[in-house]
Amino acid sequence: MSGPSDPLAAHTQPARRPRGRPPRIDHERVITAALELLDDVGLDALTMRRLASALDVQVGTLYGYFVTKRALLSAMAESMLTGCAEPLAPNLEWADQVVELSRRMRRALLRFRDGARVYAGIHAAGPNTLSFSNMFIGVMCASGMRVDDATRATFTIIRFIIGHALEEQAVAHASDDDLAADLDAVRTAVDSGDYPNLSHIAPLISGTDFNIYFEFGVRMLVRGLGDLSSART
Amino acid sequence: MSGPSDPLAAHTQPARRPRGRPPRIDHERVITAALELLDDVGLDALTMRRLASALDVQVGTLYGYFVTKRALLSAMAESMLTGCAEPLAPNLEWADQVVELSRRMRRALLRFRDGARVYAGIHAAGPNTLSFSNMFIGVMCASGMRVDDATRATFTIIRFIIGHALEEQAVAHASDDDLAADLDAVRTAVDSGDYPNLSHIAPLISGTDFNIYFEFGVRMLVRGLGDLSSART
DNA sequence: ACCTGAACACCGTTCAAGT
DNA sequence: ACCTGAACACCGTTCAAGT
Repeated sequence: MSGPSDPLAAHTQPARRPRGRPPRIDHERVITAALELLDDVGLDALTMRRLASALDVQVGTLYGYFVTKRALLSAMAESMLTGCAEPLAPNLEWADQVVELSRRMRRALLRFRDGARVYAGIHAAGPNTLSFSNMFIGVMCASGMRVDDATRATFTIIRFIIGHALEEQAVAHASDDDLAADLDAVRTAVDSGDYPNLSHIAPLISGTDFNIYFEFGVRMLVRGLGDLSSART
Repeated sequence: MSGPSDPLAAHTQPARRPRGRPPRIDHERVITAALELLDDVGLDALTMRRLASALDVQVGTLYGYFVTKRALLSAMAESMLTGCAEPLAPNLEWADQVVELSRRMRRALLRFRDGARVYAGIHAAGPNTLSFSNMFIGVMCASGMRVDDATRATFTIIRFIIGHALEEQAVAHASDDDLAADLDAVRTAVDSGDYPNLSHIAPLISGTDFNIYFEFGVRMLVRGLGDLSSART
């Protein structure tokens, strides 16, 4: 649509004269294919070779787009948070805004298999992560918190979300044997009488109600925010 | 000290007649060496081959003690929580008991390089993890909480601790180049004016005060517990 | 300018054979 | 009973050479 003299296009794609062979893949396509492959086979089986063959390219080619596998994973992590900083519904109280943002991030991490592991392993600092954090902190500031408290509170919640999603996905993709072994270990431990307080731990191992656990945790965290904000709800 | 007819020794080591060659290594020695190696080189460089050579053994030998590398990592994770369930000082209020237990787990995860990553990657269900969880839940129950609420609250806190330690160790062992690049990305982002609420985020990237962040988070979580316990402090 | 093909220095895991 | 030595099927990364 935009001709070669379009100043905006020239700005976003500086000095891009298509001399030589046009590229068969680009940054975006690699990331998309990598996330698709991740969802199919999991992080442990996500290899550069498999990704290359999914893109119909030789392995070495990928290193023209990402200097290292880590860099690719970092880009994948950033991409996962796409859309998390969309505007919130206008009529929400601040506590509900915090809950909504938390749910968004959890959903984003759960969207792809091992998403939480990918995100946790990387120090993402791209626009998606930054604008999400910025929005989260902003919601808290609007409730009357100081910026530094809002920052700490935000990262407390984000770390809980990551920790929770990590556990959730570990259970989701554990082999049936591993799961049965774990359940058995816990059951015999409880039956031994040495751990009287673990009676309610079984659903945690079998992963039946992670949604409830997550909502409980977020609500607990929001409650802990109370004293810091002047606008109590 | 205990002779061959000692009934207790016979119970802990059933049918152990030292015929054939005595073993040069055992479960415990492998775990200790693996944790030492982990601390030296980090999780990515912790290979079965390197571990074998640290123990002066061939690689294949290790598979006589741990069926898979995962099993070894699981045993390492369990071992890391040794001592976390020691009795608490008798004069602590319940909220301080929660804080003390949280600090213990954090310290345990931080003791070895990439400890949090090892622990997070595994679904540990050994005696250390179980008795620690049991104790944590027990402390909350003593404050008047119901067991199911205490269980959910405990795992909310534990998942925060893991998420926090994960981040902390990622920063601790990041290369100077990566750290500088991250800091630069955040700084230019803040300077652009698009992220007005990220002004207090720099110490989080450079990792100057993780202790303060951790204490903030735990206190926030304890505050969130308030309504669930009948014994407010 | 972009991609191929081949190589380098590794991995986890298995297993016959030795002692 | 325990360990060795060698192999199998992979890895991430690099780089000359082709088009």
